[in-house]
This record gives sequence, structure tokens and C-alpha cells, in this order.
Amino acid sequence: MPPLNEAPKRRRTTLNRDRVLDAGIALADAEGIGAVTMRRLGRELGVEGMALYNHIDNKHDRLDGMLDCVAAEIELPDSGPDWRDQARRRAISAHAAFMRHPWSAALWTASINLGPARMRYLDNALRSLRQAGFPLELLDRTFHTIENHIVGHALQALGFPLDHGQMEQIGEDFLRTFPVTQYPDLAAHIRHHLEHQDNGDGFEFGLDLILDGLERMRTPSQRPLPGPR
Amino acid sequence: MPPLNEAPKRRRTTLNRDRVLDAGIALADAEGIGAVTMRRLGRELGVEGMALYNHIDNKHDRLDGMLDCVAAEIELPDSGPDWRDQARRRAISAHAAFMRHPWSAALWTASINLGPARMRYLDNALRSLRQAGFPLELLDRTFHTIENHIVGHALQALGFPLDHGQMEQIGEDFLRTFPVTQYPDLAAHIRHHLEHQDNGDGFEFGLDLILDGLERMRTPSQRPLPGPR
DNA sequence: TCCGTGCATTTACAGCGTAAATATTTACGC
DNA sequence: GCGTAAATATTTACGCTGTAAATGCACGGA
Repeated sequence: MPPLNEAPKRRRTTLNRDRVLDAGIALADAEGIGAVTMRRLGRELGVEGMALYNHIDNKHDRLDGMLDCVAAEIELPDSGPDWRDQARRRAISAHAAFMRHPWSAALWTASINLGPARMRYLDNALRSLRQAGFPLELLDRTFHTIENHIVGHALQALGFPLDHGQMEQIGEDFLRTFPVTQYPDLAAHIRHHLEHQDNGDGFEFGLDLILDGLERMRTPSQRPLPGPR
Repeated sequence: MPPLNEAPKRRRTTLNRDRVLDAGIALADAEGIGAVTMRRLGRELGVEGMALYNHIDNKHDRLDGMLDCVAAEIELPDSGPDWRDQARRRAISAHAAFMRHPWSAALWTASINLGPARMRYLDNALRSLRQAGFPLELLDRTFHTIENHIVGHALQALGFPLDHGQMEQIGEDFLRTFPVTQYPDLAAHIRHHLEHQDNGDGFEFGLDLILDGLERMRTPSQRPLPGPR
């Protein structure tokens, strides 16, 4: 059996799991997740598609691996007293990661096998909220409410994967054939999206709304906080 | 040209768009969206796969049509003074529709072509919020924050498509190999999900949190409401 | 009767994930 | 150097996908 973990050996042009995953991410970022097939990804790496199976188990394993790389990009704030600031920074960082990798948000909820980076992310978020003093029966819902917003917003925002220039052109063509009188509020909404560009403010609006509400529940007005049951 | 809209003609066993979409929905509900291929769907209808192309344009058109059928199931409350109750009922109905058709939430944000039912839904929601007096610059964000929660929660909940019995078995196997000491809070979270069953309460928790916060912004404390600009 | 029209079938093709067999490259003991 | 075994890459093949194109068939009106 050949030696494992032989640092200085590295034959220059050999494949490994990370190179496969990185190439998959780059390709997905550039051309969409649909372009990332085994054959295409192999071609991208100068290799036949089947060669990839030496480094990844199958397509699912590859997607899980790519997703965990995205999770690793999420900045995890150190423990500290200010739970709200931590949750905010973590959520904004996660949101940014999803926007950098538009294919990842849709997989986030679909994949079941958590990689180490996602585990670290989840554990960090849960610990932060627990240490903030959220009672046990609230902790779960608190966490999921924040998480829902992150994923939901990313998916909504990525649903129209157009920059502002494209939006204007396509949108005007669209509104020409749109039954404006039948759905006036929807038409106004679409027009609003054509005129205004969202720079992540929409995400932070909902995020702060949620965090404010959670903070209110954490310390129920004047009543004393119940101890952990 | 043959006569259109000839009511009594209907040769009994002919296909039409609705029958195709209904069969697609039934099959997707029963076996997942992955099972709904053209050939399989044809077989389900006693027909070759290619026959479907006489009634739908292509796979995308079929998915959009199926999705619009789900949208049509969402109960749209009549206009009225209580925006909060309307938004709540609409959101809960939408959530229920997504849970009845577990494949639909993932498509909701991905599909660009809105069908009539979705347009009706969106227009109804937007009008309700506008009539509630949300100022224009808030209306868009208000709407999306609610929408994010609906979609986000559905996807999270459907990410583990297991009923309680399966969860217990699989979960315990999972926790056996899980690095509990490394991610203690995540482990506790998973254990919590194994023990407690969510009956939609988690959805309503976040929903009410958001609606409360929005109501507070709608009538900013003591200051008078600005007129529509 | 014949013809156009609408619907179903048949055939075909490129691309997908991947199992299996084969070929090639690499690393190590001698 | 060598041989050998392991690691890695290629080839071939199979069943599946969506769908273009050609064909077959039944019907309603001229």
C-alpha cells in the first residue's frame, strides 16, 4: 500500500476532491448549475468525465461537497454578549454567500447530508442563540425563523437572475403584453422592481424586523425571565 | 377550421391540458417531482409520452401549469379592513398548499412565467397591503418579507420529508455516528426535532412575529401617517 | 369521396449519470 | 535500473431523459 499524506510529493497535474469541487463551483457560478455535468466538468479539468469518480462518490456527493464549500465562506462571529449583532452578521454573510453562488440557495434546503462547514455554521448559530438566553422552546423557532428568511430571500432574489440593465428591457416588453387593468397592483409592483434596484436592503429590512421581534420575545417586557426548563 | 368550444362533443377519452396537469400533480404528490417524466406521465394517462406535446409546449410549460394549479388552491380573503387577518389567512393557506404538494415550493421561486392564478394571488396580496395603508416604499419590502417566510419555511420543512415514525428511526441511527461533542448545540437541535413534532406552529410563530413587526411599522407609534406620495 | 385538421404513435438523436472493463501513470521495494 | 501493486484515467455500454420529425389514424365538412 502506498504511503498516505505524503506532503512534498504532489505530482503537479493530478486531480483531487478539492480541485473537482472548486471547478464545479466556478462552472456553476459562471453558467448555472445545469451546466455542471460530469462530462462537462471533466472537460473543464482536462479529463474524461468518468475520471471524476475517483474523487467523488456520485453526483449527489459532488453537490453536497460544493455546497459545503459555500457554507465554509460564511463568516462565523466569535461568541460574545451581543447575540443580535452576531446573528445579523452571520445572516448577512450567509446571504452574501448565496448571492455569490446563485445555484447554492436552492440546494441548501434540499440536501440532507450536512458537511462539516454546514455543521459548524449550524452549531455556531444555535449556540449563539442559546447563550443569548432564549428559552428552550423558543430556541428552535427562533433559529428557523431567521434561517427561513435567509433562504427565502435568496431564492426570491435569485428568481429573477437579471441585472438592472436586462430587467429594464425585458420588463418593458413584459409589461406591454401584461393585463395591467386586471392586476393593477401586481403591475405596479413589477414596475417598482424595474425602477428600483435592491442592494440587499430588502434583505436587511426583513432581517432586522425579525431580530427586533425576537429580542422582544427574549425579554418579555417587564416580566422576569424564566430559567431553563 | 374545426369548431372551437363545442361543448357536447367531447369524445370521452381524449386528453386535454387540465387532465395532463392534474395527472402530473397527482403523480408528483405521490412519487415526487422526479417521477414526472413525459413518458411516465403519458403511461399514467394511457398514452405515449409524445402525445402530451399536443397539449403542453414542453417540460417547463408543464411545470408552470402544475404550479399555477397549486396557486389556484390558495384561498384569497376578500377585501376588508383587517389587513393582518387577511395576510395571515392567505399565508397559512399558501403554506398548506405547499405542504400538500411538497414539490411545488422549490419551483415557486424558480419559475418566471406567472400563470393567471399566481397573478391573482400576487395582486390580491399587494392590494391588501396597499389598502392597509403601508407607504409605497414599505409596501414592496413588506410583501417580500412575508413571502420569504412562506417559501423559506416550506422549503425547510420539506427538506426532511419524513413523518415522525421514520424520523425517530433514522434520527437515532444518525446521532449514533454524529460527532456530538464537536457540535453539541446542533446535536441538541436534531434531538429536539426527533422528539417534537411540528404541526405548522413553527410557521405561524414566525408569521405572527413578522406581522406584528409590520403592524408596528405601518403606524409608527404616535406620529401621524404620511399620505401616499 | 376526398381532404384538411387534430391527436396519437413511432422512430430517432443528443445528452445525462454511472457500472464495468480496460489502459495508463505513479510510487516503492528491490 | 526493475517489477509490481496501487492510484488514476479512459473506453465502452446501458437505460434514462426531453423533444424534433415523420408517420398513422379518425373525424367533420366540402
